[in-house]
Amino acid sequence: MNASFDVRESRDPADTEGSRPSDHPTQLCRICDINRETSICSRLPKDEFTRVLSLRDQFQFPPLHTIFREGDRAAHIYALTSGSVKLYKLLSDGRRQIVGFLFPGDVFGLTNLGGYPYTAETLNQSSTCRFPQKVLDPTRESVPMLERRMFDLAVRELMRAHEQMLWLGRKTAQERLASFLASLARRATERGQPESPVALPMSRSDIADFLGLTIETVSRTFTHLKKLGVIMIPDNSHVMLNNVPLLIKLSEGGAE
Amino acid sequence: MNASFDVRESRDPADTEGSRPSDHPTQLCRICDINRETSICSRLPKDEFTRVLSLRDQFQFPPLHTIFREGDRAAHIYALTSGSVKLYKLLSDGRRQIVGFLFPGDVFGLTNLGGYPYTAETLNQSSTCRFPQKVLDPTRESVPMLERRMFDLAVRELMRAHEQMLWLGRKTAQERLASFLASLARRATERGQPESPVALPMSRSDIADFLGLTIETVSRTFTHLKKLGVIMIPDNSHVMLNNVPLLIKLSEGGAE
DNA sequence: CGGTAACTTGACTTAAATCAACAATAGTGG
DNA sequence: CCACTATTGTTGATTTAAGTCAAGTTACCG
Repeated sequence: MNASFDVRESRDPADTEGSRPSDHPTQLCRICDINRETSICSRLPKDEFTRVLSLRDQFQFPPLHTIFREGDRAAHIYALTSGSVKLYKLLSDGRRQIVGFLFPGDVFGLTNLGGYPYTAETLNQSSTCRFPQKVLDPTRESVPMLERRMFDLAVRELMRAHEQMLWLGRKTAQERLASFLASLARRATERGQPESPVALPMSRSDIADFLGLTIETVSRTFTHLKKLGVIMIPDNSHVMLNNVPLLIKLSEGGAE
Repeated sequence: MNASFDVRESRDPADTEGSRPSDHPTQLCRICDINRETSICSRLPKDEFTRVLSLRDQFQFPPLHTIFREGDRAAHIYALTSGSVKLYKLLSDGRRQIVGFLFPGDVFGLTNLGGYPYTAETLNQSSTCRFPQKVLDPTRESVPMLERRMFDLAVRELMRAHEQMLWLGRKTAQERLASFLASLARRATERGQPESPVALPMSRSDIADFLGLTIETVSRTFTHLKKLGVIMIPDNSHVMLNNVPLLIKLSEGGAE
């Protein structure tokens, strides 16, 4: 169950991580020019900015591609520039917890230890900027703003993780799904996208493993929210929000 | 339910946070000399170290004291030097999720936003070093190692949060409690304390709100682990680990 | 088209929650 | 030091939200 299709057709023998060089060499690393408030390179002075840019590798991945696995040696920090990615941890018997969905501007692969603490897998065609730890490390020391940026990104993820702990530990299925949809909508607006037709690039199984539920419960809960008139589902990867205030109220347990 | 006793007898009118100046002015901020691998001041060169030290305030708090509340303006970063602290988030109807228990050497109050994302409350008599954001911020920029230290601490917390998300989303009550005990034991050894009589400075209700369970389930699960012979409970705030390998196996779902 | 995978819906089960005593522990003041 | 009380923790009986098992539908893709 929850098989991850290992698409590795373009493994670069010189590199330990299956991936393929971007075929848009002229495309700017979007993390550096869009949404400057939430990405690695935002707020850097121009010369330092260029210096950091020179360190990056650009990679593109097909859908359902495993970028790295939990435990792999953590040689790079990644910034997602297009597409979407899921991060998950596994138990030995196959139970899975998705600890985050990522969208353009998000960063992943942060760790202190030698190995990545989760597996990273694309949901759809995605591009990343990749910064080698070995090269980024000394740069961070000499570019205080970069170091601060890394800190801010880590803290932002930490706060998101705390929020999700509240969902998982204390919210009902309906509250979790409502929280999830509201969160996706908010993040979309932060990226300058419209709030309402929320894109769901992940499967029901992914949503279940993110919210600590089963696919059946996720499906039933979608149906229930639909019956309440809060959402409409034109197709399985899009949700229209008819009543965001009510959705938020439902996400906090208001209106039983 | 879960009332927090507001012990505010020594509120300093010049300060927005109820607390009282340490009555051990000569005591070193322990975060700076013990367990240098995991605390703010570790690995700093001597002169920079002194400079950072000069910024700190020392505070001592009685048991069950609220250090700050979720949403309070985040004016300080705290380092716990003795005692223990819980961090929690509340839903409007009183449901509570404890997002972390802290021990000497741990840091809390990290945030990007204006307000703290959780409430911090002592479990027992505790001391902290407190660094004002306003003063720490410029220092961080000029002391790269401090900035890096902050980053490392944030990432460490993030990885711990991800681990707990796996517990909350995908583990059974027994697996969660076993994971919890194993984690407390590991952290005790990291602070140079013995592994086995694990101290539980928190109530059953706190454990329940940390693991996303009820007090009844926590109690039953303790009893069950006791019957399995994995633990002994000399008193309600101590647990003897008789068989750590088995405990770890149980925490991962091995041996149903 | 035809077939597989993804999703939905229904019937039934179960792990944990809730409700309800009861026991142990820790304070408090006489 | 010992009742007396309040608080905290344990155990048992019952309920329930979500899980499991089992068909169906729908959508996707060669």
